[in-house]
Amino acid sequence: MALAERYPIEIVAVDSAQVYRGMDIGTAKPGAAERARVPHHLLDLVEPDEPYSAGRFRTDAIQAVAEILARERIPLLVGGTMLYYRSLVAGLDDLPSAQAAIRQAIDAEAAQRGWPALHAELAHIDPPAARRIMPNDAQRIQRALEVFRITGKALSTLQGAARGVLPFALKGACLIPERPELHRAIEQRFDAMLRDGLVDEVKNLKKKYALEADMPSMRAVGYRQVWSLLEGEIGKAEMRERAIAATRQLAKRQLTWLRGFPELVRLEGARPEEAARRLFHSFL
RNA sequence: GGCCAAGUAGCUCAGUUGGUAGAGCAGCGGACUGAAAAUCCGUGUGUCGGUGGUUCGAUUCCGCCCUUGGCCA
Repeated sequence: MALAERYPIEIVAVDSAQVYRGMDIGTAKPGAAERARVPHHLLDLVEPDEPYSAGRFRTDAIQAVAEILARERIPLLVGGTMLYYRSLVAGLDDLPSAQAAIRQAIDAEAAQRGWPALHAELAHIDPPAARRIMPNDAQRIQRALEVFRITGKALSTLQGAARGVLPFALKGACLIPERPELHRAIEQRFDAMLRDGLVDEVKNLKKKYALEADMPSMRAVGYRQVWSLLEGEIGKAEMRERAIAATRQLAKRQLTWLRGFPELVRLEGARPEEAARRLFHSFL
């Protein structure tokens, strides 16, 4: 934050969980004090019972950056939702957005016949997609079938076409921590969230909204495990263990994504903030 | 001190009628186009507590020892 005090920076969150209102502690959302010092964008966009999407993110982020640039300030995109980052740098094809009714219908069929059966169906209408998608990958099978039912076209024929070009250039860097250090930090951070009242936060969300366990917001790391605690499915110690493990797994997946973006400058080892500061200066 | 039970993968445990062992979870690697903090794929050598004995061969049977629980003193 020292950076933001010296330069006219505004932050754009690249984060699929911080878009939900009321999900503050468990998403490590910047607090009021921090947001007073530095303007933040793309936080608190939707209610926890509403959907958000990569497609919406791309639109929202491009608009936020344009507005910041129009103010002659510096946009700084920060966050760990790598699909969202990818949607910016690699673009998104022109695909239809999700339709709840169609997803419900496909879910119902899957409950009857099982996902491998729907995968076989996909193999008829879209062989390349079926080859790429595993027979148990419910989410991707469902998406491919959904796209077909909406457009009448195979998902794979709609992909790989014109890529949206960004109206600005991105310079990127990522922090690569040492694994033992990362695991220690994750554990400490989750314990801090518990002390800050994560369980009560989820309790209040459940009271305020008609939430379901399978909503994207409640599948988020930490929230999902506290949900199980509140439903009486697990005890407090197990909730903590599972949440910490889920966070580690998320971090590992993020690191896998990062290896696939060679354009990113990699900042490894200790003192990441110092490294980030020097890097930022080199970007100016 | 006596009796009983248990000691096997990082954790919880299964198993071997004696031929050196396998699940779940964790960990690790990977995939990733409107749910992505999601979803999915791959990956299991560990003095089978220690030591002596029986045996061609012991993690498995026997003795002793150690540790941890429980019961009795």
